[in-house]
Formats: sequence, C-alpha cells, structure tokens
Amino acid sequence: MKEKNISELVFERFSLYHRCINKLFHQDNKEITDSKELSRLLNIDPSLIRRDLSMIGKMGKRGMGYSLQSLKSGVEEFLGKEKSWAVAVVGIGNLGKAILRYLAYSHSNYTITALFDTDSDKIGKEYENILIRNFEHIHPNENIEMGVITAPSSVAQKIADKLIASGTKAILNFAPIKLNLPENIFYREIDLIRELDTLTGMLCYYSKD
Amino acid sequence: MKEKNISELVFERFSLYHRCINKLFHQDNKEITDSKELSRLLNIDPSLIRRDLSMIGKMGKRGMGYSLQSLKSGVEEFLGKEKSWAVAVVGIGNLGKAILRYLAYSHSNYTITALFDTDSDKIGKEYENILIRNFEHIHPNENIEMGVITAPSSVAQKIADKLIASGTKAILNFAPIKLNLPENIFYREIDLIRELDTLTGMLCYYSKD
DNA sequence: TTTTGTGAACGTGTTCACAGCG
DNA sequence: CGCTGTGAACACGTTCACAAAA
Repeated sequence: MKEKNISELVFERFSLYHRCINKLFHQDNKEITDSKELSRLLNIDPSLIRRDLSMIGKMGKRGMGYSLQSLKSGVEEFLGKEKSWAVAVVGIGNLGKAILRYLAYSHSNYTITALFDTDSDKIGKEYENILIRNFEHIHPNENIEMGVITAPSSVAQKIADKLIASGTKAILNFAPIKLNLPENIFYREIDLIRELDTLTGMLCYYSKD
Repeated sequence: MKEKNISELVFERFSLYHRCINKLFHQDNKEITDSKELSRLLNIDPSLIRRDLSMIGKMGKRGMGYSLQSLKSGVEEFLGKEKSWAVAVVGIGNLGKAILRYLAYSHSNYTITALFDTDSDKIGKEYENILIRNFEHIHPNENIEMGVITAPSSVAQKIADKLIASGTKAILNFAPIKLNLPENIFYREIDLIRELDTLTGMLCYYSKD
C-alpha cells in the first residue's frame, strides 16, 4: 500500500499525543514540551514518544524539545484532524444516543451526519435534530466516512454490508460478533463483555496464591 | 505474583473462546470441536488457540479435538465465569444506562449491584430498580468487585479513588483521562475518540498514494 | 549541556514445524 | 492417520544507549 507500514498501536498513541498536546497548548498555555514531559503525562517511554513523533518529520529541536504549535499541526495532519469526518450511527439505543450526544457536545472533528435503525418504532423520529432512517435505505453516495454499529449482533453483518455498499471505508463495531469485511475496510471493535472478562480473568488468576 | 505470567491478550482471547464455545455447544448442539474450527470462526491462528488452551491443562485429545463440555468448564473456570461478579456503574448518563441495560438483559455473569452519580438531580432516582446514590457515599465494605466509570473526565479520578477505598480491585474506565491507580488494581480503558482517531489516521495514511 | 533521532539490543507475542499420542 | 502440544524460529513492538545537533 505505502512506503512504510505503521502499526495501529502508533495511531492509538498519536490520539493520546493529540489530546495531551492540546491540553498543554490551549489549557496550560505552554509553547514547548519535550519527550520527558509527555512521558510523565502519558506513561509512555520517552524514546518511544520520540520515535513516534519522528515519523511525521523532524519535529523537535535537539536540546530544546518540541514546539507545541508545530507539533500540534503535525499530529493533526497525521490523524486527519484538519477536516471534519462524517459519521453515521446505526442502532439508536442507549449506546447510540450516548455516542451521538458525546460527539455532538465535545467539539471533536467528528460530525454525525446520519442515524439509522432497524426498529420501525424508532424510524421516522428525530434525535438531536437528526432523522432516524431505516438502515435498509442507506443508499450509495451517502458520503458516510465512518460507520458506528451500536445495533444488536443479529443485524450487525447486514448493517456492515449496507454501509460498505454505500462507500463507507471505516467501521467501529460495538456488537460482539466477528464481521466479514473486505480487506480494504478499516475496522475496530469495542466489546464490553470482553473487557469485563479480561478484568475478571486477571483478578482470578493473579489473586489466588 | 504467580508461577507464570499471562498476558492480557490471552485473557482477551479467552473471552472470545468462551463466547464461541458456548455457541457451538448450546446453539449448534455440538459435542466436540478442534483448533481448526475455532480458528475459522474467530480468525485466530490454530496453533495460537492450541497454545492458549493448553494453559488451562491438557484439554484436548490428539487426533480428536476438544470436548466442548470440558473445554467450556475449563474456560469458565479460568475466566471466573462460575461466579457472578458485583459491578458498580458510576455516571448514569446514556452510556451508563446502556451498560446497565445491556448487562441486565444479556444473561452474563455480571450483576449491577450499585449505581452512583455526582449529579444531585439524578441521585435518589431509580433506574432498572436500582437506586442511584451519591458517589461520595461509596463506603467501605460495599463489596463492589468491579467499577465501571462512565462519568466525565473531570470527576473520574475522584471516583476511582472512592472505588478503590471501598475495596474495588478492577476498574473499567470510559473517561478519556489517565488515572493514577495503585499497582494492584486491574485496569482497562475504552476511549471512543481514540478508536475514531485510529481509524481516521489509518484512512489518511493508507489512502493517499 | 540538553534533548532529539535512531541503530542495535531486547523482550513479547505469534507462527512454524514436527514429535507425540489417541 | 489426525490433531494436539510445544520447542524453535520468526515477527513485531519497545527500550537502551549514544552520536548528532542546538
């Protein structure tokens, strides 16, 4: 695909860098930072931070650190934060509403442009001034850039297929089921039970004897 | 702490194994499976599955595969699924409600035993027959085994401190902020913006040229 | 001197390949 | 023979340690 392969872990950390840099710059009114400070704030090894940041160009000045101004713009360019992304939420239960409201009120670069559901009781209603539509009618050229699936597992695959048919290239799935997706779709999943199971598993294993 | 260190990744996969084994056993009424079948269903390399499963004892029969019955009980014991875990949810907004209802209706081994909030408008109300209490009054001996923080970042640290003071040993945090926690607390976090940022970052990076 | 940027070392997690057992 | 269980090889991610630059 491209010159250098970058792992998902790097993008995840960049999201943390982005949040941290913004806090230092806008809240604390700082002008510069260094890998040691970021390390302390994020609990990430300073040399890993330097390695990550060096991927977006030689951002730092030796002996000085990083200019927050230029670091911010570098990171924002890398993460695509200079543009607003059109997000569709499919499944307007409590979780869908939580995400909708969260994105609506925290000023992020994500804009909910469409809501869908499978439930005819919900279809036709509005939520936060956005009409809830039948997910069967997701049509091509919707310009959905990211789809968030918050519907039950039983319909998750159908929803994913519809989204992909409409041109969506990235999916965040909260349904606890393995989706069959083409290779070129970017995909992440969040699975509440898996998180809880991981915690209890560790509790059990590391607590006895 | 113990004889062999097991990575979080292993516990995460065991959660997937658990779900998959239950489907094969109870839904498909199968009696046996093998690493190849599990691999196909979960997209995990069969030798990794065998390695994982071998951690809970020699579960399989060479030439045959695994008895779903005994695999199920082995996995459930490993993940602590034989007992019910007392979960408190702190922050009863849409997200807290989503989790509460999800856990209430999907029969899992997690039971919400307490709800807390910081907002006096919500305190005193009930949700799904559970009283919402002031998080300041989380008291010792609550017997909260896991705490789920769905409150805003600004109060997340205070909540974590209260939970830990009451004896909670595991925390799942949805607030996008680094918590300071003692070493002996098991911790996971879910960060919506980080997930979206990771997707957009990959979209940007791998789509141009 | 301070802090970056990065090759090299290290550690962790996954896959290979096959011996061992049913 | 078929499939598990597992050492050995490999791949990937992180940390070390230091030369280079401000």
